[in-house]
Amino acid sequence: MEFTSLLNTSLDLNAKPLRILDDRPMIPKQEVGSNLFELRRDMTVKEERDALIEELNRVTAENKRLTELLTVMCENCTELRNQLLEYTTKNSGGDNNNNNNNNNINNTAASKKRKAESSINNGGNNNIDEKNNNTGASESSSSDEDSSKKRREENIKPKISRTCVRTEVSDTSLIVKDGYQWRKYGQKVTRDNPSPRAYFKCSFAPTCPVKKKVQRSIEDQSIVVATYEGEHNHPQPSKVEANAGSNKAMTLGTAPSSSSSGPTITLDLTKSKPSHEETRNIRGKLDAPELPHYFVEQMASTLTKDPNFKAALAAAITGKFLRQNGKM
DNA sequence: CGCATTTGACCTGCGC
DNA sequence: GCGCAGGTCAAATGCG
Repeated sequence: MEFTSLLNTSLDLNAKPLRILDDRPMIPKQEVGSNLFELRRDMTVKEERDALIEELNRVTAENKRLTELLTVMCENCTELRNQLLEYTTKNSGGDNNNNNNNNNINNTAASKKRKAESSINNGGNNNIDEKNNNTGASESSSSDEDSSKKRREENIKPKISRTCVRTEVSDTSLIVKDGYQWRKYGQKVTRDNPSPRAYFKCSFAPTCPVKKKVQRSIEDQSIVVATYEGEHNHPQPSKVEANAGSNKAMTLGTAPSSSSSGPTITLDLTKSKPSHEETRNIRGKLDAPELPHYFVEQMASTLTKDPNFKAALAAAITGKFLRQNGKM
């Protein structure tokens, strides 16, 4: 894929700010006659209007280009996913004959997690390499059931990461402030550590699978160890609040560990009426599996709750209507 | 009254 | 099969 060639996301929408008024040459007052001044004012208004129209055309073109870019990226993503799916099914096809013996794969999450955790402890590595988790299929050299079971378990192993936070020893709340909203659903005293372990679920999005275990370090009681399982499928709540004020773009969230930002959706208010093809494209993008339903719901609720967005939208729409009426 | 937290009961896997 | 340990559930409780 040649993403690099496509990713010229210059976004220089305001690269040419309106400087018409500033760029106008200063005219000495004493040289300007009244008639001449009127004429010149008409001229500058005309020039200004032309420049505005030109600017509008430029922004429209830029917007169109970005929309096309987004479409291409979505297509490439879908294609990649299909390829991965194809590859996975091709490699796991040999195991299908043994499926009768593999019904236990749908074990409870608890046991899988325990296995995962023990493997971490044995490895002595706090952070599981994401690459290992994302390998859709590993080498298909071994054919026995145990190895295939192991492979499957590795594939569904959630991403686990650990964070150490220094707190007051007297503070027994076991709260780690990481910017997300957590709901405590359990607490347990474990055998290897006298301090209790608290269990949290991410409560920001109902569908978010991320869990967190928090326990004081056995060596240093002032250190709280938080173990995260899974990846957030929503933006960080604090960032959402921060973004709520700006109406420039709505950024879809990703996991906190991933540095890349999500796709940006542009509301094209400069076009009078989207073509049928474009409408279909937009609908297709919204219905596409790569943009999960809860994202759309969250976006909708966030946008409708945001008074700034409403005001900006209303202003944009009324401005557009006024412009259209002005042309008639 | 609604929501979050607490806490004992229960479930499941693992080792013996 | 049994006991242990970790993880989860859900009723009870507390708080704003």
